[in-house]
Amino acid sequence: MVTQINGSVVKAFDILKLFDEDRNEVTTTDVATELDLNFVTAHRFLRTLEHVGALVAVAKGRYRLSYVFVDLGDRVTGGDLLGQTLQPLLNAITADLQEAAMATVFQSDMVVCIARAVSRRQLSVDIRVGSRLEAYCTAHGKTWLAFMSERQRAHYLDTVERLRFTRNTVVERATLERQIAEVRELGHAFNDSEREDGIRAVAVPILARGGRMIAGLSVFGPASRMTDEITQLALARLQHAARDAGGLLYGQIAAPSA
Amino acid sequence: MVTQINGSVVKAFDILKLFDEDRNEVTTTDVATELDLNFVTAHRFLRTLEHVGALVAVAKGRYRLSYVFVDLGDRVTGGDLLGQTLQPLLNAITADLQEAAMATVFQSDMVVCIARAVSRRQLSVDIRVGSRLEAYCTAHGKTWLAFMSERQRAHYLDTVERLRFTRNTVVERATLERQIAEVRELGHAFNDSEREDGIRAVAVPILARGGRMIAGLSVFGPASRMTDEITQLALARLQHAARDAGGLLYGQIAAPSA
DNA sequence: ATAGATATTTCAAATATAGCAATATATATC
DNA sequence: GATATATATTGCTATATTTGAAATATCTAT
Repeated sequence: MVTQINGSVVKAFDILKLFDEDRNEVTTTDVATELDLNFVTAHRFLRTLEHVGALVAVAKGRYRLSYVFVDLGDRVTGGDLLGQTLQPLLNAITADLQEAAMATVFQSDMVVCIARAVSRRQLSVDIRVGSRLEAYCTAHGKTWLAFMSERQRAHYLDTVERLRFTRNTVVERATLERQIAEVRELGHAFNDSEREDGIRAVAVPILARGGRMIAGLSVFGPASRMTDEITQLALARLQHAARDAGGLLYGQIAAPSA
Repeated sequence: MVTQINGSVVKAFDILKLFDEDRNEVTTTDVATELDLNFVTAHRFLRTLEHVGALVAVAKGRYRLSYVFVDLGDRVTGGDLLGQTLQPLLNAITADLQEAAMATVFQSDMVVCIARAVSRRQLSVDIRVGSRLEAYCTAHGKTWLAFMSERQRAHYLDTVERLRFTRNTVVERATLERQIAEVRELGHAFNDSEREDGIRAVAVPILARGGRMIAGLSVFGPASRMTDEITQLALARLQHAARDAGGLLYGQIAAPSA
């Protein structure tokens, strides 16, 4: 027999899970009917969640999530949990493929490296933790642009100065928007010498269960080594790593969906 | 007698509250000693929190918060909860002082209006929900700059093009940094014709319990009406409103500290 | 290999919880 | 304003769940 699980706590979190993107308020009647609880029991659980600061009563019998979850969420994302969590995954990919791998977040309209792995034969990779890259001409960047809100993306494209780094750099907005839509469709992005001549990359998103992009993962290297075959292999490894990341960030009880 | 509160749920949230900025991992022994629980009981609660997806085991007997709290936090901040929550507070301030009031968030290096109240005599206030303002020359903006992370602020000051809108616009970085430090010290910011001639404003931050700035609140109007006396009165009303906002966002069980 | 610390499971006593019933309050209708 | 209905809240108690001692298993340090 396994460890005894506390039923009350399970019910409390079942209530919290009723809140979703389309539902920011929940009533006692909702809880009783959807969780198959006695009305009085539902009432008592809601009052308990209010008591501990998890819910706020907006009217009698109607509740919404408290801002305390923003604080708890900040505790999860503060510090370097994400970089530390993803580093072993990057190490494994680089050990496997002998090409550099990187994890990024999107901050102040730039792609920022939060973890990287470099193989022994790559002594002069120019990326380090903290490095910032433009979004419009990188595989990471196109992934971020694909999965951010439309409003944030429109603002980015309205304001970014799109320099042409190489002959391959896409600067026309319409072309960019088509490429970004394709990345969203495929779930990954490629880069072939857009930011730096002779460098190819493939990137995938790590998505939160709520749909928001948490981080990007990529493999990159010289075009001479990043053949179509290696690139496809790298893509498969990155997709697998993104799923593993979900397990590490959320725990293993529910397989994250890509 | 009041509503029966479920002790198990209270204990579970007591465990979640052990995590703070300086502590992203908690052990079974920690929980047992700090919450005065039997070791077996602590063990069972931690396993239950892991079971519901709230915690992730990083090793045997050691846990951290799951990414599920980022999702719950996103549900709190998604939609327009903040704007809707703050609107009645702004309405009350404007009814009281007969000057315009505004709430903002900071997004993509700009101050963005999420709610505003305008009195009857102000038929031509140029600000509406969604309006974006520069940070370096507005009361709101200086409040945001004062309470954001040092790294984010340095990046903002490194990259923003500081146009001189009026004779009063401060564009020298050293002067700006001194002013921002003073705002952090005082807990509020003033603006006197920096962004637009003849317009004065006073702004305060709304801070999350974790310390992060959630929103800014301000009162603004023509210098001819925004006398020093009215400005001080506005400041007091804004500070009171910021405290009320805490009560609305977190629930009334703990008075928020400004 | 051994000692000590920590984690996990079994079992039963203790107690907190769940739900019925009653009462209070709110809302809709006339 | 009166009435009916729906929802919220409280009192009470039977019982289901939780708690903690004891035993066992596993891990870590020496």
